[in-house]
Amino acid sequence: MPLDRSLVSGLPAFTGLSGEDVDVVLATARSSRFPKDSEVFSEDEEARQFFLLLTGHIRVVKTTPEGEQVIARYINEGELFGIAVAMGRTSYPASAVAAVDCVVLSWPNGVWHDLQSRFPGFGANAYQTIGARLQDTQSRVVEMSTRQVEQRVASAVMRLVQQSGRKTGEGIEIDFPITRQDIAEMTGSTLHTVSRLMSAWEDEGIVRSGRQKVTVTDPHALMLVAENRRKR
Amino acid sequence: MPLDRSLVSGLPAFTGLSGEDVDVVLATARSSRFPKDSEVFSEDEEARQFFLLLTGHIRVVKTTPEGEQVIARYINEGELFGIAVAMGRTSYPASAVAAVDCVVLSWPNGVWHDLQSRFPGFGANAYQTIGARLQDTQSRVVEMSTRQVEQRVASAVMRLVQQSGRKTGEGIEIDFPITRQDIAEMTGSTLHTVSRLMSAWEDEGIVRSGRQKVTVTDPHALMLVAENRRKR
DNA sequence: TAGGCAGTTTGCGCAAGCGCAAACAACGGG
DNA sequence: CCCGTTGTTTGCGCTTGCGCAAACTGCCTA
Repeated sequence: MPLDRSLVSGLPAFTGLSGEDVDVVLATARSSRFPKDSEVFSEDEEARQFFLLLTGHIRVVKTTPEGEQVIARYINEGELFGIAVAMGRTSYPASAVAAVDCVVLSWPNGVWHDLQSRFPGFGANAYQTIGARLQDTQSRVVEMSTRQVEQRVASAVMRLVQQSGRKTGEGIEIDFPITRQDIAEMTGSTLHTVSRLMSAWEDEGIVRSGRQKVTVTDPHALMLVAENRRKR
Repeated sequence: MPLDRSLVSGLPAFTGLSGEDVDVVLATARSSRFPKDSEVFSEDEEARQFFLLLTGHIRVVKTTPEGEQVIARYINEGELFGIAVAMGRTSYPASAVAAVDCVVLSWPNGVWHDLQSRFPGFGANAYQTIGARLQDTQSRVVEMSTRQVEQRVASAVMRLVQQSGRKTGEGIEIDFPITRQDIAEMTGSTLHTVSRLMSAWEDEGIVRSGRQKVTVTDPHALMLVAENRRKR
């Protein structure tokens, strides 16, 4: 059964396409469900498809030869991912794991060339996505080179809250389960250090957090921590 | 005067293009010389052109609000750079500085769209370059998260030697001037630590180095250091 | 409802590597 | 050829944040 265009209307990847064009693009896609903690694709696996996340959150992870994991990024709803084909790569450079139950659109790589030449806007969006990710990653390198751990963790939490925050009575909550270990793997730190920092922030009334939950109650204060301008 | 196609024959950016096609692409390009330490473009400057490095070496640098610098990468001969336009960006995300006297081709951004649609191979090369840089940068994040300073510095020197090495009587030399400070800015370290490491390696007979010069005399041993497998 | 598992907290000690300071060496311009 | 500038080396002390260990807690399942 064909996918309904209302699924993707308003998504950046489809802006500038007419309704019929959207149908054409969707005609080659299929949608699938990935339960929490399942892998959409795996690092170094041959890339056969590219993806768009309809609902949920996906964690992109690289693993070192020694078995240490580093979280490259989280994918938010409406974003393309696994677009190895757009970079001329034949394998995925990282694994993609569903952080919660997810719904995903996928296209066989074979249709990429045709789609991007018939619908330049679709290709341009992908290239822009890649460019934005390159900038993000560069910024992360700068951050890791020049800021200390507390500032990096604060920045990471701020980013998560901005991209995937959900307002609650207490403040803004990261709307998928995330562990201290996850935050450590995003910031080049350890779960112990992250735990200590979060406890300290909780004492200061900046965050409230529990098992796999983080709620920022005072974003402004956390911003100051990230910029190392907190007046203790 | 038109540029000669022999300037760029054999470069990845032009593979798959006929001689006449190469001439068409070159027709919109102009070549310029940048003396050592001059800026080709500057961070946050509006992007008006994209570039290809014909000869020399270029350092891509990001500067933090606090004035600390981080070297994002070195551009080697034959590589595209400053291709903000291919990522849909309107400004350069970093500065590009000539590490030695350089010769550079440049195109106005306006011709990008036309070139990439008329010569898909030219566009594909650019997208592949961007993809490769994204992977490099991701790897750097992983490295900074999981390896300690000595291993990171060793890896950085190995990479420089592999990409820009020149054989000499003593070993393989990085063929452009590079300071301890530069290496520190590539690895998220300090010039003092880099200096100490290099002195130690010199004592072990792994490198020979002097003012703005690094020669690796025992690449295999340096590899072992990078992998933390050195048997002290 | 008990037990186990996954995630979190916290204390303690330590070491990697940074910051500061000072001296030194090579290069290049006047 | 000399002097100033730029880059390098090295010593010393200290702080950041990691490693290890152990206890704790909330949640899920049998």
